[in-house]
Amino acid sequence: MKTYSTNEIYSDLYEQLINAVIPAGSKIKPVELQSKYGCSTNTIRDTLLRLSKIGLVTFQMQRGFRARETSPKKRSDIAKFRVLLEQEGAALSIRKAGLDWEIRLNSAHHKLSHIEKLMTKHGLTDEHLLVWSSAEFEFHDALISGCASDILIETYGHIYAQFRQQFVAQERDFGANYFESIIHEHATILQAALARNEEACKQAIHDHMKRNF
Amino acid sequence: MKTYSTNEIYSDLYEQLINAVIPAGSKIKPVELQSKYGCSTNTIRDTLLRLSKIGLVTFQMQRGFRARETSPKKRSDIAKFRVLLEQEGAALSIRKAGLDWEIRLNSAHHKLSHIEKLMTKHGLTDEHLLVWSSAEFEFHDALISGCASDILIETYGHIYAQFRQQFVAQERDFGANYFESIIHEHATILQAALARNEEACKQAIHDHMKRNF
DNA sequence: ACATCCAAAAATTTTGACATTTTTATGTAT
DNA sequence: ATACATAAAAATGTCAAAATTTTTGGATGT
Repeated sequence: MKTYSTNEIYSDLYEQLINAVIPAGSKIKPVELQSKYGCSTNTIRDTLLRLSKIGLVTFQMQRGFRARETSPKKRSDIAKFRVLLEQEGAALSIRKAGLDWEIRLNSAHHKLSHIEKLMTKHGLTDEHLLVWSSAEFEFHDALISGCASDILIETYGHIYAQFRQQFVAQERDFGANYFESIIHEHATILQAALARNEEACKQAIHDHMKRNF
Repeated sequence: MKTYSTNEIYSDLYEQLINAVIPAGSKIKPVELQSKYGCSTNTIRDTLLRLSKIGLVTFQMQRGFRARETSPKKRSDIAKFRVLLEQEGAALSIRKAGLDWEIRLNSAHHKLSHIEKLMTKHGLTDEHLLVWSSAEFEFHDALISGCASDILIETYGHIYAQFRQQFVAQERDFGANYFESIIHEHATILQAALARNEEACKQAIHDHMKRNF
């Protein structure tokens, strides 16, 4: 039987939350996870407190932990906030960042689009979705990486994680042709960013997200 | 000798961090706080993990806790990010909020300006600064409270706390006449908000913060 | 002087037991 | 039936000690 280090417990729970294996809004009881991870309830508690930092888990004194709740309103809220941060991060990057940024962005997009093409050809398995999810983050993260604001990048990371948590159930339903639009949208963002066209890039980011509002 | 409940430990540490009684960047050792609060190191650890959620404390595995570091660059970063969030929150409020919002904002400003006038007449004691600090937050929080975005409001709260932590040392130095400018700036923000003038309000928020860039 | 290695000390993490609080289930009265 | 009180069960929080890891300080050699 596999034994888990603390960091592995963290990553494992992170993934389960991101992919709604632990469904949004559901209660998380340390006692129940104890046996799976082979550690004390206290270690689980510790890990859940750390996860609550990035907003994947909510915590209330004497009431324990929950996977962050979801609702149409919350999803819309997160999506809009994500647009705000990404637009600002991208605009700052376009204004200030150098060649390194362009290269990083370009290669992140290359990787992402490779995976996306694969997904339209073959069906989308759970495993594909996982790889795609991390490549998609890398692309959007690269997009804002030139903004020179650590706090913006840090916050964006949290919001992106929450976004995935809230929308993963939806994405599974849209099916393969959904990804054809996504491919085009990512390309449009990339193009505007490399052309250093701030307004076009903001628009492209907005359009990429507007189905989630 | 005073005994502390868990929530009191949290609030006490929160205030110490906000007011840089625990200086930015300094190490925080559970063992040393144990005797003061009359509890186990584990409870302190727990509390510090909760404080790390709002960014007042940083945590690294096997390396413990620190009050978040400060530097000119970080202060500038926080100040700019705060402007971004507050501008967006205020603009949305102006666009969408109703009479309740106006009333809340107005009364928060009334309270704040009362305290600020007191502070210019008499000197600024540490106690005054504490009252002012919470009234100032209430004002800015009221300003964005009509934005209908829970995640924006939540994030703003974290950023505001970090802002205080980073700048409190500075504020003590500026002295009493510093508050005369602040009074005027707050009034300008209020005026623009109540006049539902989005651009003027954004400008006023920017001007309020620009000394910290 | 500088780096490296080692042992002692200090700090952090984990644990299992115990105390407290919340939730659930049951019974009683209105 | 509904509401309310109460007891049992479950979940959460706290603790002190043990295990692990990091840091410190000194001895050694280059």
